[in-house]
Amino acid sequence: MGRWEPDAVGRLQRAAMDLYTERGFEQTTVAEIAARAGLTERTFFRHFADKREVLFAGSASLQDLLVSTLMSVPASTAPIDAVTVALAAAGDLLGQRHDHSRARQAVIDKNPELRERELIKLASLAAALAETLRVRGTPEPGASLTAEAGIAVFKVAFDSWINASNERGLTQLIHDSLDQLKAIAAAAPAGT
Amino acid sequence: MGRWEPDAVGRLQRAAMDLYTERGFEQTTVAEIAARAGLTERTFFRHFADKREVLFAGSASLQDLLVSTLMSVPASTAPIDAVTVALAAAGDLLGQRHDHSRARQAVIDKNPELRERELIKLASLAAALAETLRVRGTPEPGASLTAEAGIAVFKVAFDSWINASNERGLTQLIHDSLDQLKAIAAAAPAGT
DNA sequence: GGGGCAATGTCAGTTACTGTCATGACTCTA
DNA sequence: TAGAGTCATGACAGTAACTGACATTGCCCC
Repeated sequence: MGRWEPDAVGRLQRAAMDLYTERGFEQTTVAEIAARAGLTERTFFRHFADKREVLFAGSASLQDLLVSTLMSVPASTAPIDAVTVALAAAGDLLGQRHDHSRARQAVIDKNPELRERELIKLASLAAALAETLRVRGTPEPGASLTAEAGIAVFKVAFDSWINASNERGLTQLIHDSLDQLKAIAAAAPAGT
Repeated sequence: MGRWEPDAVGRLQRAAMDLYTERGFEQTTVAEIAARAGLTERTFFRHFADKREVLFAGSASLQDLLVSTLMSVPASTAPIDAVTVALAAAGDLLGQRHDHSRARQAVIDKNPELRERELIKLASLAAALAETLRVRGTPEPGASLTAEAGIAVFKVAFDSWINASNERGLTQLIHDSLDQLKAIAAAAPAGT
């Protein structure tokens, strides 16, 4: 396999995913990933900032989808519900690849460094949602709090979707989770 | 400065904090931290798992405080309010060292790797709260969702406390933030 | 067919982090 | 009070992630 084979990024992603699954994240070297993809270590680092990032390439487009969906929700919709619409759209996207999501999550859950990277990606999504809510007219600290709450809803729903053997789709689980949050917050009156 | 000077851990923490503040996290090597503390690089890694962990040593005791406080709240208290009691106790602890918290947060906010570590510590707190809620009788997914929502409340309150020049204490801001969350979740009916 | 651009290769270097063994300091006990 | 044991530290070698500088190769376009 010489130079100029097509889709170097995709080959690196698949090689990394395979090796991380086979022998674990720590036990895999970047040189091994590159070799499997028919490339060199240096080229890996030209396409991905570090060894973890190769698993999170899709997060930028997910963020774009969240932001553009949120912007398209009518201003009359309450912030938490508008955020949920955006999360549901993201859920539709992820929901199409249950097997891949599950395998990827299994790799991530086994390694603290990958967990850290996942968390900062989620925090980035929350920050983007908060910023969009502000543009949309929600003042702070409500914008940040709504965004964080939305991401919490998403986390819980995603976890159910990955781990539970139920038949509900991710989008449905997101709505379930939101209802739960509303029930939780309503259990006692505000200002007590 | 020979061997056996007292409080090696404390000296390393102070040296690290000073150097991270002076020249930034990335521009500081572990060898420099150790040298300033009168120790060697190897000894640094005996006390701290990695270069970031030196800033997060207090997180274990914070988690203990959260869990023990939550366990002591009467079972009749609604989960979200019980969690808030625990967060307020943590707030009391942190609230005593505003200057130190502010300086530390300034360092963390300037570096993505430190942000990642902070996020996984917060996630660990959320997991501990969720586990305690389960022990206390709250079933899943309510336990996780309540814990995540609580941490979101804490994040927003802590951020206000650090960045805003207001005079409200961290504990008060936590209660403010909780009220906000309740208002947000109540803005639209559940199940729509 | 030659010039230029973009992707890749090569190589040397830094630094975080680990394993192993040696050494210095404190403690306990006979 | 000497010696054994223990624990924190030092010394040193090694691995692998990541970076910078420069060379090379394939493709496009004129």
